[in-house]
Amino acid sequence: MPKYDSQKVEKKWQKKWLEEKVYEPDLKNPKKPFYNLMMFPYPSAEGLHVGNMYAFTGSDIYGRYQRMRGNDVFEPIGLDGFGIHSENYALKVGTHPMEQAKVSEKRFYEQLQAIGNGFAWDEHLETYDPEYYKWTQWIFTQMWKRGLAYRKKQRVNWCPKDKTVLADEQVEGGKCERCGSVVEKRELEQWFFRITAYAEKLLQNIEKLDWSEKVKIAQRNWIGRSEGALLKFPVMGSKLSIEVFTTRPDTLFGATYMVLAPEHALVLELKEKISNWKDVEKYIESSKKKTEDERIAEGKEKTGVELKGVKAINPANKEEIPIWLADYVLSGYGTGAIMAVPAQDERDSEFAKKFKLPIRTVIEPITGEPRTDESERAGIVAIVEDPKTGKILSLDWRDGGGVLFVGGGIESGEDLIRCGVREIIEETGYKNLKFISSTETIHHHFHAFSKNKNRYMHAIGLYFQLENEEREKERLEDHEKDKFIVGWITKDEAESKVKDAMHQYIFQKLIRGKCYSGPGLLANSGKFSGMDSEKAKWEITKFVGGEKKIQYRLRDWLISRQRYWGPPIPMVYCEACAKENKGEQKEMPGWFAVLENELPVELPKVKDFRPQGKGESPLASVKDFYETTCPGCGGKARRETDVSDTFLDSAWYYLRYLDPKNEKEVFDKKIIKKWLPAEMYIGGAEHAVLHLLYVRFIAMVFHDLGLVEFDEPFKRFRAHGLLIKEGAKMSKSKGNVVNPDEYIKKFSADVLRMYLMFLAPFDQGGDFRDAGILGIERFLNRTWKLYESEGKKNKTSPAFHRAVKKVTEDIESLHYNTAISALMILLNEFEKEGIAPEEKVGFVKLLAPFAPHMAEEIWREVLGHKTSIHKEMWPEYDEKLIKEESFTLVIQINGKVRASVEVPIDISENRAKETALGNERVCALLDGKELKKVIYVPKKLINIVV
RNA sequence: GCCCGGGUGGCGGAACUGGCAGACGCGCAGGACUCAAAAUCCUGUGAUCGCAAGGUCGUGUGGGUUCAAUUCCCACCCCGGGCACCA
Repeated sequence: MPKYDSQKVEKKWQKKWLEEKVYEPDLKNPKKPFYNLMMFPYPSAEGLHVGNMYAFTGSDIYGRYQRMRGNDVFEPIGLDGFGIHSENYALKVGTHPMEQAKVSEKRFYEQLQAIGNGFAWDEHLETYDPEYYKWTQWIFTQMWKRGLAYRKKQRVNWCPKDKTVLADEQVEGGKCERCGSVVEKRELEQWFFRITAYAEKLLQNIEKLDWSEKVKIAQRNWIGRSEGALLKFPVMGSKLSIEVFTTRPDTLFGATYMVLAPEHALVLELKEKISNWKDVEKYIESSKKKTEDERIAEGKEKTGVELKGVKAINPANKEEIPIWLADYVLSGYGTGAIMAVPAQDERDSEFAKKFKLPIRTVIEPITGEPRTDESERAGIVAIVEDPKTGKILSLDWRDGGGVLFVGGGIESGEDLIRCGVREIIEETGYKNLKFISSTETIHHHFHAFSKNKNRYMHAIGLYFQLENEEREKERLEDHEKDKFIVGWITKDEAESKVKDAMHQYIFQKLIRGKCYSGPGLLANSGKFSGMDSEKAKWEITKFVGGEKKIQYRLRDWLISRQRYWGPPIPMVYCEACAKENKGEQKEMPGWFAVLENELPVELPKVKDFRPQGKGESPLASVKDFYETTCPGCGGKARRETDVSDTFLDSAWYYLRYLDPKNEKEVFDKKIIKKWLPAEMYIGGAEHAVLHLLYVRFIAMVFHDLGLVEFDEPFKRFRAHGLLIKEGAKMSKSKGNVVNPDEYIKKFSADVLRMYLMFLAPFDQGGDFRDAGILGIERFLNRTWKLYESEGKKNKTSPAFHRAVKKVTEDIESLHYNTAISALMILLNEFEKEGIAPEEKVGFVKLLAPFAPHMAEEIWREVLGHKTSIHKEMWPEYDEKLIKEESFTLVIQINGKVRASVEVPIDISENRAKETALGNERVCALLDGKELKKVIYVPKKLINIVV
C-alpha cells in the first residue's frame, strides 16, 4: 500500500467529485431536499481568510452528514462581490473594480476548491454579474410598486472617508463599520425601504424560528418595540400643542418640564413667542454641527436651552411647565419631544439637577427601596456581625446617595423602614445590623446611635481608619469610648471588607438606586395617588385624552449609496412630469421605475470610479449613463445615479442559487417551493441585525407579493464563533491574518479542516495557534496505517456503537470538537484491540464529513468501492449494544470518594449498599462510626454519611 | 450604563437532567528504536505533603442551599461580543 500523499490525493478527488457531480442534487426533482446554506463571502482578493474556511468547514461537515443521511443536500457557493469592501480594495491596488472582480473571483474559487467542501459549483453566482443584479434591480422596482421604496430628505450618516451615506446598522459607536472613520450627519435626500412597515411581523416571527438565541435577542432589541401612550401638552396662549410619546404615562403628574429635540419643527412655529431666540438658535446650530463622535465624547453630560416666554400645560394637573430644547432627546424617535419626569427617569433627573428644575416624586416603590434625597448625603460605615461566624464586617459608604442616616441622623425607626433596611435585615438573616458613621461625621452620629440603640439597632463598635487613630481617640474622649471601640483597621482592610457580600447587597439596594424608575404606587398624583403604577398607566392616559401607541426603535432602511461599485438604482426622474404632478406614486411625482424589459440598468465601465464626496455617486458625472427618456411621457429624463446598498444583493441570493441562469424570471416558483425554507443556515453572528434582518424583510415582501409561500426563509440558523489568532482578532491592520493556503500545502486540507474544528466548539470560535495541529496530523496518519493493517478481529465492539452515537449526536448539535475526540478515542481502541470488518466500513464513514479526501481514498482505493463514500449511508448504532453490563460503583464517605467497585448494571439498591458497606477499605474507614444516612444513586454511587 | 456569552491544569478544551473534575489533543518529562537526529512507539503528567500506602487542597472571588455544587441560588470581580441618552 502506498504512502498517503495528501496533496495528490486531495487534488485527485476534488477533480473526480466535480466530474461525477457528487454534490449536484437534482434541483427540479429532489427526493429529500435539504438546503444547507452558508453565508457567501465578500471576496477581498487578498484571498480566503482562515476564518472563512473555519465557517465553511463547519457548514460543510453538517452538509456532508446530511447527505449521508440520505438527503439531497444543496450546498451552493457564490461571491458577494459588490460593495464598498471590494471597491475600496480596488481603489487601494489601483485596479478597476470590474477587473479586480475577475482576479478575486478566480483566486477565491480556487481556494474554495482546495478546502474540500461539497459545493454545488454549477449554481455559483456573483452579485456583480449583470444577470444577477438585473434581478436585484427588479426587486427594487417591486418595492417601489408596493410603496415600500421612497425618497426622503433626512439627516443621514455620512462617512467622510468612504464618501457615502450609511444605514444606521452600518454605524458602530459613531464610527463607520468598515473604515472606522467618525461618521458625520448630513441632510440629504435618499432612497429608503419601508422596513418599519414589517416591524411587528419581524418581531412576532422571531418566536417561531429555530435560530441561535443570541441572534434572536439582538433582533428583538434592534426592533425595540415599546408600548406607551401619546399625550398632548397644550402650549400656553396658543392653539399649538406638544405631543409626546411616553412608556410611563403613570408618571404624568411628575412631569415638571418638557424637552424638544433641537430639530423639532415646533420650535420655528413658536419663534415669535420665544424671548431668547438668539440663544435658542445658537443651540440648534451647535447641536447640528456636532458629530456623533463629539456627542459621545461629551458623554452623557446634558446640554440644553430653555425656550423662554413659552410654557406648556401639564394636562393632568394643569400646571404651567417650562419647555426646553436639548439634544438628549432624539428627533428620530417617538415624536421628538418628551415630558420630563426627573423623579422617575435617570436622564431627566440629571438634566433637572443641572438646570435646577423642580423634581416631584410620583412613584413610591412598594418594596421599600430607598428614596433619593440629595440634601442628605455623606459617608457611612456600617458594621455588621455575621450571626453564624460572629465575624465583624464593615463597609465604608462614601458619597452614597441613598440616604438618611446622615446629617440629621436617624430620627426614628420609620426612617429605617422607609428605606427598606429592615426588610433587608430580615431577608438576609443578619439580625445584628449596626450602623455607625464615617470618621468625618462621627460626632454627629455618635449621639444619634447612642440615642437609638434600643430601637432598630444599637452600635456595638466603631472602626476607624488607622491613620486617624490618635485624632479619633481624642475626639471620643467624652463618650463611652471603651464600650464602643472594638478595633482599628487600615484603609485597605476597610476597602477589602467592602467587598463582602452582605454589604454589597445593601449597597445595591440603598446606594446605587439612584433615582427610582421601577413600578410602584402613585403619589402626589391627585385622585390617582395610591394606585398601582401599571394600572394607572392607562387610567391616566384616558384621563387626559391620550392614546395608546406602540413605538419601534427600528428605522427605515437607507438603501442609497453614493458609490460606484453596486447595482444602479433602477429609477428615472422626469422633471416635466414632476411639474405636472404625474408619476407612479402620488407622493413622489416625477419618479418612474425602469421597465422590466429594460433591466438590467448596466453599470457602465467608467474610468473615474472614485467617490465624489459631494453626496453624489460617480455616475452623476457620466452623461451617457444618466440621460434617458421618461417612461411616463417619453421626454428627456434623468436616471437615478446612486447605487443600492450591498445588503440588498445579499438579501435574496439564496433564492437565486436554485435557478441562477433563469433569464425570464427572478426564480422558478416550483423549485423554490421544494427547497425553501432552508433547513440550515450558518453564518457569522456579526450579521445578527444587518443581513439577517434584511433577508427576512425581503422574504416577507416576496411572500406578500405572492412570489413565495414561506414568510421566513431559514428554518434553522446557527451562528459560528469567531476565529482569533493568539488571543487577538485577526485583522489586516494587525497583520495576523492566517492564509489557509500555506497550511493546506504544509499539511493538507483534511488536517486543517479537522484542526479548525477540533479547536473549540463551533459556536464558540477558537484561537488559532500552530501548536495543536500536529495532533490531528498524527491522528490521520494513524488512521491511514490502521487501514493498511490486516483486521484480526471479527466482532464489532460496543465501543464502536458508542462512538457512532456520540459522533452522530455531536454533529447534529454542531459540537464538532467532541465528535473528533470521540473518533480519536475509537482509533485508540482499534489500535489496542484490532478492528473488525464492520468497524472498518463504519469508521471511515464517520470520518468522511471531517476528512473527506482521506475518507474517499480509503473507501475507493483501499476498500475498493466504485462510488463515492459521500453518497453512502451513515452508520447506524445499536442501542442494545451500547448498554453496559456493569458499571463502576463509586463509594463515598461524607461526599469523598473512598473506593469504587465494579458491579452488575442491574444491581438492586440493597445489594449495592451491602457491597459498599462490605468493602474492606470502607469497613476500615467506618470502623466504630455510626451511620447516619446512606444515599444510593442508581448506576452512579453510594454516599455514606457518618 | 444595559443586553448576551464566558472565566476549569503549562496550553486548547471535556464533564448528560447536581453524583469519580480535568475526556480528547498539544506541550513537557522519562524510556524504547537510532551512530545521531527527525519520525514513530511505550510510560508519566492539577497542586501540595509523604519513602510509601495514603492524606489535604483545587473549576474567577465571597457567601448560601445540599449527603454531594464546575453544575442550583445571592452578591461581586475580570475577559469577549453587541447596543448605547429609544422617553
